[in-house]
Amino acid sequence: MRVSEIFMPTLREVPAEAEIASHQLMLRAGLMRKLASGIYAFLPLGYRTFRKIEQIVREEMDRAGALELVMSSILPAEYYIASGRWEVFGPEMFRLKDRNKRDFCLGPTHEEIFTEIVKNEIRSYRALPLILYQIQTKFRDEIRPRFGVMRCREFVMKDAYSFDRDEEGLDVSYRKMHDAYCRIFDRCGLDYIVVEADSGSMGGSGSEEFMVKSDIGEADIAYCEKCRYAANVEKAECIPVPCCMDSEGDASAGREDVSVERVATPNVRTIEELMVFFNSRPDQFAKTLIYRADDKYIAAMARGDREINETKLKNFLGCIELELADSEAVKKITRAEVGFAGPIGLDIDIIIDREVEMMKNFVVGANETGYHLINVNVYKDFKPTAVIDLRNITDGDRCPRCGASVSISKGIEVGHIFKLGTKYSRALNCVYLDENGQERVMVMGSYGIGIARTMAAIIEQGHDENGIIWPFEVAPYHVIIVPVNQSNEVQVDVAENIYAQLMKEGIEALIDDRDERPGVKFKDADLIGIPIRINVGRKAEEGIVELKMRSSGELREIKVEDVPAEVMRIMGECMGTRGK
RNA sequence: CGGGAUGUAGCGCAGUUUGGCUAGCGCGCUUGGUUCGGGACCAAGAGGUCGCAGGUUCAAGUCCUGUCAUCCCGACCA
Repeated sequence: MRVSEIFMPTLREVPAEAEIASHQLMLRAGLMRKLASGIYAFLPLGYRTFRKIEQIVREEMDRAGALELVMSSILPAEYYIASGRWEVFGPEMFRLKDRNKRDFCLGPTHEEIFTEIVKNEIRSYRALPLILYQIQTKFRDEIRPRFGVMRCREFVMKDAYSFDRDEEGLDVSYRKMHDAYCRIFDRCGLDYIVVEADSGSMGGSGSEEFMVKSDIGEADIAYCEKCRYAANVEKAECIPVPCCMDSEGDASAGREDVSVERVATPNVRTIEELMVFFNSRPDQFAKTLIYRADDKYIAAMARGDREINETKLKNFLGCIELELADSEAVKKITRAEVGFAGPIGLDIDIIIDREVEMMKNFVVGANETGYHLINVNVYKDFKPTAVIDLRNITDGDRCPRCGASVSISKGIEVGHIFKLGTKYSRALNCVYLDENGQERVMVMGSYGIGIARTMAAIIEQGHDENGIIWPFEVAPYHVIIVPVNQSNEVQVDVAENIYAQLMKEGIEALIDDRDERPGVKFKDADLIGIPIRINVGRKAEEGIVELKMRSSGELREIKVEDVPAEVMRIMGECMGTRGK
């Protein structure tokens, strides 16, 4: 392709709306343009890479025995009503009506539809297992679209669904998808880790996320260097750390015979303020948060320096919606201003973290504005409804597997695999007859990859101050030929010649035949991240050109006639090791 | 949805505090010329309902009210 003829609107300056590298570069390199918040159009260069990622996904899914099909993106409401998700999705679902006022939505995910198709067409155990997938546009009216293509309202996802006779079958399908995902992200050149994820209220029996390590990631990952345990912070189990037992400076610590005292603490609401007021550590306080769980209110307690893990709380309660109660509700329940809630005297359920159970003589709110209680002890002074692991794991916590210290890092979730079990097959009555003529519910799994998000993740991990550094597998073109001086006939001839040779060999090549200054061409070539650049300059007359690698910056002179062979050698080297 | 910010030419911005006559600058774009190894130079151009709607005023990009959009920070997910 000739750069003079391609639609490649590169930008010299960074659009103000873009904050992170991948977003900025996707706009600057002319890969895409925004149409509305969270809605993007892909331009030719971007779409080439997009399709290459799709193709990698397709090849690996096919290799794993999954079958591609495509559902519609506009879907009738009835299936979602049947599964209960017409309600669950809430305002996140794009809804519309047809001329007869029938309800439809733009598909946010397709579990119901796949289940429905399989249910109607498959009756026998002989037809199982079955893995179906599609690469299709999804619609979610996200509360907050973010970071360009990282979190969109319209996005393309590869979603696969497995149907098995039983749990053992599901395990096999799940493993196949897991392995396929590893191959996909390997081929994309990503540095990723697979982490245990929350399977949540979905009632699934297992779930893992494929995370690309990146500071701009929205997910927190707990990782153990020693045993390689990795989990989403939402999921990671916490080992309780005893406290309040040792502190030399605190006379009351460890003693059971002290009794609760009410202390005036005017305007002391936060843990920070309490620390100042009592001149002590945050782990000598227990915080009490009031939550609204669907229709009821509950109290949740954790040590002062801990964070409540709402996923764990939600799973324990089995509720659909969970949010911090508003201040009105808090006032009503605690009979105090926000900031003075405590467990004693509350007549709602109190769920406490395991660490709170181990605390001695600690400080809580008094449920009275301007007062706290000291020397409080669990069981002696109040009775919790339940004691569970309720907090977020943090840096330095002990690994739940091996006891070593875990560290927390950020990740971009590019893929998620999920053992669904029978949640949807049961709701939609997706059953088959086994070899004994017994009707049984199919056991399902679902498996997603965000295509554009993967693309953005590749850029996050592969860029420098000059632009994108594409791995060969997903580069829009493999080679760009740059005649340094477009008015030098020899250079132009040599460049055109090389271009023709590469095209003949089937190599995806660009030739920058624009009448631009060399600096402009070099900058654009770097910006759009083409892996190999061939500079045709001064020595063209001697039959010598330069070959420059985008990734390493390595620059060397080679003979014109060696270019095709050399390019193919490098490509073979760079792509040959992938996909295993 | 809560908190913060911003809307002026394709992109990046100034001008708004203290209202004033034809709304500026850089990049990009067009034409001609000179250039040609890391975003050239000279000359001449094109391009703007100042987000939108009301209002105040002799006069509004500037003040007031409303509204919309976009971005950032928090609860959801590929």
